[in-house]
Amino acid sequence: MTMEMVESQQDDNAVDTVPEQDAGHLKNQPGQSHISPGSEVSVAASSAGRSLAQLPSGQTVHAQGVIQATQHSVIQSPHMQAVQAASAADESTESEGVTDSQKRREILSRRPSYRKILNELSSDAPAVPRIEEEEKSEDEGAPSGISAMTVPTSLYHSSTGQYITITQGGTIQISNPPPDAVHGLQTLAMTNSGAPQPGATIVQYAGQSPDGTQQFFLPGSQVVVQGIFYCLLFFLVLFCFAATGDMPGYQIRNPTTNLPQGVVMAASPGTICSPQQVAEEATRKRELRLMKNREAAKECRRRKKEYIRCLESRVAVLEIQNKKLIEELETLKDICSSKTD
DNA sequence: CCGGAGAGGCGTCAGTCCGT
DNA sequence: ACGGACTGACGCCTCTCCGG
Repeated sequence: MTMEMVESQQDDNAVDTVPEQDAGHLKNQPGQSHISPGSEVSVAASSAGRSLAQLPSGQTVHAQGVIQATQHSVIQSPHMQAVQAASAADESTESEGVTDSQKRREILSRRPSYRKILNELSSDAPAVPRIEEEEKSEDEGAPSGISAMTVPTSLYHSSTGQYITITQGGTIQISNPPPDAVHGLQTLAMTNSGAPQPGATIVQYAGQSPDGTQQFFLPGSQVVVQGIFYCLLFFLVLFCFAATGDMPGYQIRNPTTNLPQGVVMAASPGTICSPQQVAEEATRKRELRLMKNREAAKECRRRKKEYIRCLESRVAVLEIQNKKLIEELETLKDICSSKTD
């Protein structure tokens, strides 16, 4: 792909390139569909303004036609134009006493969420999963309320490429991607009965280690958390198995919270009487808020990366379409010139 | 080997958006 | 109006790469 083509594409289609910094973030990250300039992307049937493109990874992407008057480009949405216009206005109004950071914050804060933007993209490209649908399935895996052991079967795809399934019986299955799916199958079973301490939970690990089934123990006070238990366990499991499949030692970490051990999130309101309890309640609320925000930030970053990947895919498709149109134009020119001669 | 640069992730804060 | 969700910005940390 030559620079000329990229430039012409931008001129013709008003396509913004992915920001340099963000694009750089995606380099050298395994499992991410970064499209290199030399990648082969084939464009198949084109009808009614839609094209089907085959990306190098085998992924097929539907794309709107390049030349469509009514198409609102997500890459350069009206909102982004507003940002650009406002940015230009920044320079002229700098003397008015309002700081740049305040203005920039004001402008950027009105940006539509990545969920919206990506869903708009998804409507154009059915190959891109809608975030709402994804999160719906994830929500099912983390029921609210005091954690009950009967949960619907949920499937998670970890950042390490592993699949984690929570069955209705409370069993967590960890499996690797297809190439070594059988070998990598690991099972976690959670039981409450017969626990060494009342309310405690045993997590049984039936992996491929030569020792066979192993267990580790979670104190009840860390387990009885409103709806967060599965989330905590999920990340616990991730961190336990992410580094090594052999699991030589249980490195039990709790990356999702800085809560002191033993903090019970399901404290019942209405029993506060002393100032100390008021303070404890405030602290508890703050910890809960921080934990939620922590998870929200993670999710937001994940969506942002997905959004950028989506944009990259779209850019690749548009580049191919642009190339095809240029070739078609040249062909038509040749035909016309041969006829006139 | 060591230190600096850059990338990337995380936690937190602050502000906005949006559904109820 | 309110509370939860969302996200940009900031600071910090870790890791990798590269030059000295």
